[in-house]
Amino acid sequence: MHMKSVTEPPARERILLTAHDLFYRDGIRATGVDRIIADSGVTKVTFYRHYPSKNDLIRAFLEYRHQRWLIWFKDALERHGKDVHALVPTLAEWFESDDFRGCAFINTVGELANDLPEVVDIACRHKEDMIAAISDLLPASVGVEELSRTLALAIDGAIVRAQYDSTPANALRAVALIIAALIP
Amino acid sequence: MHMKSVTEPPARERILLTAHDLFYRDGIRATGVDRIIADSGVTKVTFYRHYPSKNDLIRAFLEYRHQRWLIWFKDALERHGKDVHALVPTLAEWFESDDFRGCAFINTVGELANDLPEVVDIACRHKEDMIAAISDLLPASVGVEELSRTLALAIDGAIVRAQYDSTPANALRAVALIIAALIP
DNA sequence: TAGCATGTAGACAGAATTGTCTACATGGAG
DNA sequence: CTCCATGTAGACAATTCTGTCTACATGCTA
Repeated sequence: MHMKSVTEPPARERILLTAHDLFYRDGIRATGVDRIIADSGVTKVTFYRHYPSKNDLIRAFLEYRHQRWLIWFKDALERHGKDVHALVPTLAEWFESDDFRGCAFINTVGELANDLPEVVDIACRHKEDMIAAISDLLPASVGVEELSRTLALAIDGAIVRAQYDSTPANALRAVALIIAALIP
Repeated sequence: MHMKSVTEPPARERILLTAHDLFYRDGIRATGVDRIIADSGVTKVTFYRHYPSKNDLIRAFLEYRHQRWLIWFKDALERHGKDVHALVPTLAEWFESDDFRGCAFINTVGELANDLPEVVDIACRHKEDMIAAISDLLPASVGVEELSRTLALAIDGAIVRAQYDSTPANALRAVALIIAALIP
């Protein structure tokens, strides 16, 4: 048959993108590999050749999510002026998007930390890179490290708040208040 | 046989306590009812007579967790002086406990929100009561509502941070900084 | 005393889980 | 030309999951 069009991404990538959407939207344990296989339109053999176990796919998902999210985050911060006041509109953009479902790393740690401890390390690296991106918004000075860690913590709080509030308004206002209070 | 000692709690309560520990520690989807049945030492018929479906047990777990956590939280705040400076030592007490696994409501929303939307409502009610407990630490004035919401958001951030850091030090320092910056 | 809630023991059903297996096709690289 | 990575189709195995079923025991209360 070989009906593979030129625009169609190869199987490995289709699996990863499908897994990303399902894992992020429905959770990891709630998503069976059969579903990923069906939705990505590959066969079981193809799937297991690329990802010998579901855990391998989970790791690949987190790695991919990390890169994708960070690229978006840095780009949004630049678009909004690349200083500390870019944070709130950047978060607003994310929280208001239709497929917003919180932070994939916070969710995954909550779901799998006991079973697959390495997700904690992956989440830590993710947050470190997020903190570094926040640092880049601040003028270099003593205390910038601690300040960006504190801002990142407030942002994590805003992410989970936006996840169970019906609108992101409260989350955004709170994080704006914290930023205003912390920045002299 | 009927070897029921007077101190042994009735089956319904044993099931709930066992479910609480397993759900909170390992996650909800990771915990099968068979495991809860075995650990609580009841039979399947007894289990399903009290909780006709796993979802019923999940609801009961969240309800119980809410009450238990809030009682502890208010008590700890009183023990630490019942003003805004009681927050950090109260959180320290929690974060340093051996079985700390983050906020059961944040974790459950991340895991189940798509499948069981009512957990979002339960989590919102929980957070509202948490916010009310924080309000009680502050002198009544205009803006106390918004201030406690903001503090609660910072606390949520600290909870998830403490969940993937190996020590709660960074989480506690950040929340202390935010409190200091917000309180005049 | 009769009814009822609560309890026990464990087999069973039906679906979903992850993962393996055989058998075959195709296209590019050495 | 031959090897090999990549792909297809779908049966199969082994386990785990939630939930149901029969049959029986006990203790409280109307």
